[in-house]
Amino acid sequence: MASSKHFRKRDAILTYLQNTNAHPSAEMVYAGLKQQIPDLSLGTVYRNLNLFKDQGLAISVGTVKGVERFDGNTAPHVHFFCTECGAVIDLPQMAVPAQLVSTAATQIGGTVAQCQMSFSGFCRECLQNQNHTIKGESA
Amino acid sequence: MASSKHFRKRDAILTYLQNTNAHPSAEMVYAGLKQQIPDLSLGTVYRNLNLFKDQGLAISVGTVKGVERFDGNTAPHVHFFCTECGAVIDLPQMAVPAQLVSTAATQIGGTVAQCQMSFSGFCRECLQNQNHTIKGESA
DNA sequence: GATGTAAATGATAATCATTCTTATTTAGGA
DNA sequence: TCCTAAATAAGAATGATTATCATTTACATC
Repeated sequence: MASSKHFRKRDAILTYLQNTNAHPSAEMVYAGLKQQIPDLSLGTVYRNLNLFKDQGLAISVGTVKGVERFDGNTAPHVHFFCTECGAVIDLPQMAVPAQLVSTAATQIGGTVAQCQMSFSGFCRECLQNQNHTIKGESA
Repeated sequence: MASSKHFRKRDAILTYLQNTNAHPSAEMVYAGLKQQIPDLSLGTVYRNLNLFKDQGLAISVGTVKGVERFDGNTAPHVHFFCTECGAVIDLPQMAVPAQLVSTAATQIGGTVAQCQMSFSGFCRECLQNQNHTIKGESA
């Protein structure tokens, strides 16, 4: 029974990150795993998320309201940030124009390791909620 | 002599932000103005930078090593982040394809207020320093 | 010029995300 | 069983940012 992974929390964190599309923060990962791993420590989540970043198993998609958000999908793709609710949503079908990368490297005179493109605004849900609020208030 | 702006630190902060291309943090703005305004308070810098963001007079270009960086140039343009020294550099001649914005809005089903594109890697200076270090160490 | 008022500011405390420290636990081998 | 190195928990420490509050300033009105 006691196979070699019964205690490994690192694996659980990586698996969680790879099976969500929420682009979670450290706190969100911690909250999501706390039920099945009651003795999980928040420090362990931070430590391992940074480890995954260093190893190339995860990326940071930036900070939302001062909190860093992570992504287990390391393939280049575009994100949408909702400025209202803080959601981070994938735009998987949208490609970054490849030609721009070489242009950037030329302009900088250095090396370009990564290109990030993102959009921000109101997600569909927040847009609807906003409209409802306005209608309700004007009545 | 005592014209109406002798005391206005807000204006000084905005002017400083608009006349630098360093994409400074609050601390950097504070340090840069401290000489000519000795009684400037760091809290005032934070407060006014956030005010400028709300008013659309400035934008945040993201965080570098956990510190938020600001830009007084609100026109859409692309940034390069040096992962080595933390520099943020404009790529002014590079435009974001406008068509991508509408595509994003369609996919999200919400509204897109902003598009941000950025590159990261080694800037020219850090690339040179790295090469020098490697040569020196191998000697 | 004196006074009232609202905005702006300085100083500092409080907050919050993140990192660090240290003792403990675990895995796996000798 | 004993040993060692990696992983972890718990909590302290750090550092950026925000909130608080008393003071100062700008400006209108008297």
